[in-house]
Amino acid sequence: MRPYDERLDQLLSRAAKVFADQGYHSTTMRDLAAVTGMSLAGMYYYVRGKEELLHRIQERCFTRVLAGAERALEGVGRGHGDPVERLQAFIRHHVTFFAAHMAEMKVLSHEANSLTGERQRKVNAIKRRYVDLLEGLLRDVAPDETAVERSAAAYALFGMMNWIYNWYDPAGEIDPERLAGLIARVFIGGFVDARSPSPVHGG
Amino acid sequence: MRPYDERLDQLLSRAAKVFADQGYHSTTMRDLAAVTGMSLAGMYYYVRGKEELLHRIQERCFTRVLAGAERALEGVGRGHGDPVERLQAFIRHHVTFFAAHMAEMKVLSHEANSLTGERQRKVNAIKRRYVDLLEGLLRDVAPDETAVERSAAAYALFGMMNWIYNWYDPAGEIDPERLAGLIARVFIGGFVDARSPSPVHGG
DNA sequence: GCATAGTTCGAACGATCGTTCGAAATTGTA
DNA sequence: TACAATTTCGAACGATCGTTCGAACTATGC
Repeated sequence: MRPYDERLDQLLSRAAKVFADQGYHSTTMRDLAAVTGMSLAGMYYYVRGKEELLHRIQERCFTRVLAGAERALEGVGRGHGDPVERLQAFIRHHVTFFAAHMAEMKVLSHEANSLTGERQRKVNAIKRRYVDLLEGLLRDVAPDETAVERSAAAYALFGMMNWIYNWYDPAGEIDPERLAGLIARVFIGGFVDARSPSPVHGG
Repeated sequence: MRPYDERLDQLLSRAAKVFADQGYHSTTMRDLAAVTGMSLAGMYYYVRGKEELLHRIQERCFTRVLAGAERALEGVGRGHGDPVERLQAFIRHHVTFFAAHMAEMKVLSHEANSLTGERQRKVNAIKRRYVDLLEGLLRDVAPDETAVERSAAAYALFGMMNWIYNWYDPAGEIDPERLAGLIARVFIGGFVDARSPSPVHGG
């Protein structure tokens, strides 16, 4: 059964690339058949349909991100390391993983609402765990902040990191490590270090 | 306003709401007919087709954002005001405008690549001007930074601000002004103050 | 009344989509 | 070789999409 798994993996990877380029809804099963070299009907031997294709791409990718983040955090002390260093590790892992798997991560970010019913629910469950992971890190790093403000800050950070599929070129002038450093510096410098009590606008 | 223009405006607004909820590609002209109360064929009296509908929504919205930002910057000194204050004004305007026009701004952010050909080009031209506007502000605020790093920082900021369509509820616990303040604080504290320590502002 | 321009819509068209199905081809096993 | 399981695919189906067209309705001026 080894050639079967390889073929399925290749189908998922190439489909992810097309989904990332053209978008999920405007990609046809015929497009995927052309890219994979299979026939239109042949793909249905590996996958129940188009939506399961998207689901398996997202679930596979999201599981890897989550596992990778947890592994990256273990490297800087499970629960007793320096909170700021752990947050840094989380950011660096997310950004470098994103840069290394642009297609899948774009599909994960941009097609977050293209699944329906149970499939949508399953992916959202992983997302919940991932968001909780970051919010836990923010609790350790800014314990005096309100939970609401920490949650907003978490999404602001995710915004910086996930938005890169709209502009970033991993082969361009900025290598992934440097981008991760920039985002980490901005967020940590702005949310953690700069505990300036003065509000932004007069109030 | 003539009844024709009112009807067209209503069509664009309601279509924007449906595009924001369901996505552009999975919205059918029949969906829009149901929401606007018009017949399927009736909409083609106001618009050449589905893509022109998206184009007019995006162009109308983007033009307003750009004009609003320029107006907001005039309020804090055209080219001789405090650079940090002008950046703050830009951020606050973008975020509060986003919160006040969630549907249109989500369509602008999420369907940025759903247009084709000349229409795509036209919207991108406005986007270019808008991005240039922010990069100019960053030049005034961090003149020692490299252009590449400033550009990346600009997109990081846009990421924080545009991502809010994925999570933010303007009627929730965080009002738009507070969200704008949080994002401005994070970005300015992390990108500006962290590398060029200056006296406290805003107090 | 008539004529004109502006506005609406039912009905249908052609195209394209995701999916199915039975058969053909291939591989594995004895 | 023969036979079964696995894998592939041509061809077509039904559904749904964006769009079109000509007729019908409305409002206004004469």
